[in-house]
Amino acid sequence: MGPMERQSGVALWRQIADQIRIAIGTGEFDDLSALPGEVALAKRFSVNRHTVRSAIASLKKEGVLRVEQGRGTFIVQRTRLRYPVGRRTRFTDGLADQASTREGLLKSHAMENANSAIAEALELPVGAAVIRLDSIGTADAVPVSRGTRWLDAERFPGFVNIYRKLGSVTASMKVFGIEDYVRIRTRISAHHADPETLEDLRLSPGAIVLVTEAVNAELNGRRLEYSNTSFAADRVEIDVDHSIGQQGEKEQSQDHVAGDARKGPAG
Amino acid sequence: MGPMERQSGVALWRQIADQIRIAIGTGEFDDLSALPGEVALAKRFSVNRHTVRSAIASLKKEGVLRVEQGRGTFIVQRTRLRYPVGRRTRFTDGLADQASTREGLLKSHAMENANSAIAEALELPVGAAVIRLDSIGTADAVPVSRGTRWLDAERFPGFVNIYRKLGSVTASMKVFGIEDYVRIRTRISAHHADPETLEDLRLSPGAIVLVTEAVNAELNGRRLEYSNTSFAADRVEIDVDHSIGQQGEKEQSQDHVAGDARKGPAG
DNA sequence: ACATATTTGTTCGTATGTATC
DNA sequence: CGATACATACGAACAAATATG
Repeated sequence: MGPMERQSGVALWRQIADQIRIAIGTGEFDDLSALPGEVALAKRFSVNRHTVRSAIASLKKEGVLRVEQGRGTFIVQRTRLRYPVGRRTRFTDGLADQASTREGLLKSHAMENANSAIAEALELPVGAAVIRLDSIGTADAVPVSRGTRWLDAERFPGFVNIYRKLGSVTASMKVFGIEDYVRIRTRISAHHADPETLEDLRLSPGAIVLVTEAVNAELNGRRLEYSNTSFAADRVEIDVDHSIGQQGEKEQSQDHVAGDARKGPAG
Repeated sequence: MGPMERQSGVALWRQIADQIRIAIGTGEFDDLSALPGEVALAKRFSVNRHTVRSAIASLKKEGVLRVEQGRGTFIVQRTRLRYPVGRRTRFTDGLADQASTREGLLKSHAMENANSAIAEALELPVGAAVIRLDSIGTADAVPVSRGTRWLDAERFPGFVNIYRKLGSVTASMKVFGIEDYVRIRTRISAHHADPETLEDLRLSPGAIVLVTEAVNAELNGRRLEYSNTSFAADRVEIDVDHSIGQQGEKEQSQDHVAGDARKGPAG
């Protein structure tokens, strides 16, 4: 094991917290969900026991660990939401069978002029009027995504009101005569979350977001929507399906269930 | 703008360095002209000028910024490598037109018994003999990925020696009579890098990796290969192509060019 | 009930790093 | 460049809860 780096701008306890999180993710502590004791962890990471304790305290606050005096430290089981991405991706449906309550809260909207990235994606001239919708996605009362989408304003007049009423992009598009659409491409990257996203997704500094930049189009290839969505990386993973069949979202269902986001354990 | 958080285990100067990196990524600063001055940045982030200086010093060491005495601070242009993922993804070919030199260095290999994840992916019984290959991917002399792949040992006897000779998975598979194969699924997540990956990819603590977990199969659906690859998130982004045509890798070519990884600018 | 080992929880002190002024 | 306040990290010791035999 490589030693933790010092003077890197990231506190030792936080580096260790990250390592423990990873180790949990890879199933390294599979035995009965109990972690090694503080002294053992301190030895493993070559740090003082207090430093390990700080790391554990942080993970406890995040809801990853649960500590019981005299007994030990335990992993709070929480399955990562699996967000399916494929040719027939529908955002709202995607998490349907994984979370008991999901919601797409429209946070704000505006009229804008397309910058080069938006223009290219929607195949519009730069400066064209576009509708911008900002929303936050929630599963089981936990925010999981924060996204912005842009649509051609000329093509979808009054989209905002319709969307507000119907609560679904797919349904709103039907009003404009679009019966079907497909995902053309999805670009995926990962970054540290910016302060605004940090707040919206209730994350702590240094947290990671998975960013998807997607383009949806009609079956004939005409661009419909360009979106940019940030997912809390510790709560979501992306599942790309490359099959070419006529399968709908059903095939992407998994036997996974969203974890019950336990909060405030007996502490 | 949200204020930087204190007592978070991440030093202010590092949080600011991350924010500047993000701002550069989103094109917030004009690529060619200088960054705002230290005092302006200090005001923007509500911190002392010295703290901004530490952040800039760090980014300078990373090769993101270049400082010229009396003139200002400038962005060192570096395009993110775009790694295409689709039904017909071939790893070695993927970055072909983006980097002038690319390499898949075989780091180590071993015989293993399949754990549940590997067994499920390859549709083998748990405990079946599998070949494990660890390699590091390099583009323009910069490490960009670190991956492990597993193959059915019974099906590919002596694969390691053939792969060592040919240097390509696609070519090696041909030796075993496999003319064509397709990507079935790709699962994507993001984490902090573990110490070993940190070292292999020459990253600093707190760095992010994009992890792809992929399954390749023959056209008839028979599983061939299961892989788990970590990409340095600040050097790579993933481009998912959902098209169903017969297009090969050619269509995924982009007009992007790998940045010249400038090192050690005039300090 | 008892002693003992193990585990987490707390309180001192001290040194160094970080951030401001 | 200091001077100051606070966060981080270490070390030692002790207290409290739990598990074992």
